[in-house]
Amino acid sequence: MDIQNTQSQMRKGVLEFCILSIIQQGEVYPSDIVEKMKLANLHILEGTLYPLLTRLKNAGLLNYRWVESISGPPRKYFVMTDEGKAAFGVLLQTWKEMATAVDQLTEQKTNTAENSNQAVS
Amino acid sequence: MDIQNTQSQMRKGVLEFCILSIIQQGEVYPSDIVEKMKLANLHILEGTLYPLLTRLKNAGLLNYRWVESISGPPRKYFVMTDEGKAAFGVLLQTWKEMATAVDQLTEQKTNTAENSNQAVS
DNA sequence: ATGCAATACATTGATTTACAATATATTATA
DNA sequence: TATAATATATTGTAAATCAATGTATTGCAT
Repeated sequence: MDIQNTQSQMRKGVLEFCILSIIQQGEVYPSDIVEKMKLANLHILEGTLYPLLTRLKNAGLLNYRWVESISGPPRKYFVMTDEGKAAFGVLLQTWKEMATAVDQLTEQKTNTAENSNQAVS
Repeated sequence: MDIQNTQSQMRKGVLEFCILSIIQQGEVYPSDIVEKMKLANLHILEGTLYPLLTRLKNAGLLNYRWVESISGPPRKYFVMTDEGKAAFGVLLQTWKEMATAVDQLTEQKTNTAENSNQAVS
């Protein structure tokens, strides 16, 4: 239990949401996603990403099509389904609400007698 | 794999951070934390909270003291250690950076030829 | 006194999931 | 034909939340 663990927990929580967001903005294949996440300082490994994309595909939120590459094996390009777009809308709302709640919860308040929860011992 | 799972993942990610924040704002015992988290729409169960508090205590971020209750068994009131305060500062910074990154990542952009990553098939 | 309800701390077993390491396959090039 | 680069995919491990219980203390009604 160290602080880096807590930090990575925070990042984990938004992984799926961010990946859906990336795919919603345009057709991408896994390496595109890894790169875009890295730019946002939200690193994800391939061993995490592939099962996650498979889960999202099986859940009906994503589809893919094979695309030939000029320099290597063919790639799976992922796109959102209508169901995926709807789900993303819900998650966007959830994110906004949660971010607001966390910001409020972490607001630094002066610890006066009125708002403190000091125990009476 | 459904959308509620992804939503709860998002909430899980900030659990420890929020709990540290609550304790930093004043001495509390576990039921206070459950209540405050519920108000923020970030529900946590006792079976999750007790081990989590023990982890944070063993990591040196928290301390507690026993306080007699007027209506029931004694309570463990938790307070931050200096180390805990420092860790919270780091996590607050991490949260702010991550929230900014996620907001940027989920910004709705017009999908023009310039910023799209459309595959050439 | 005794039993019961409420409150509070705590543990156990199951499930999920991210990660590290590795495996499999394809393409281009030396 | 061997090697490097690229790409998809799986396996085993570890960590953490949750639901369900367990244990203990206090106050109150009978």
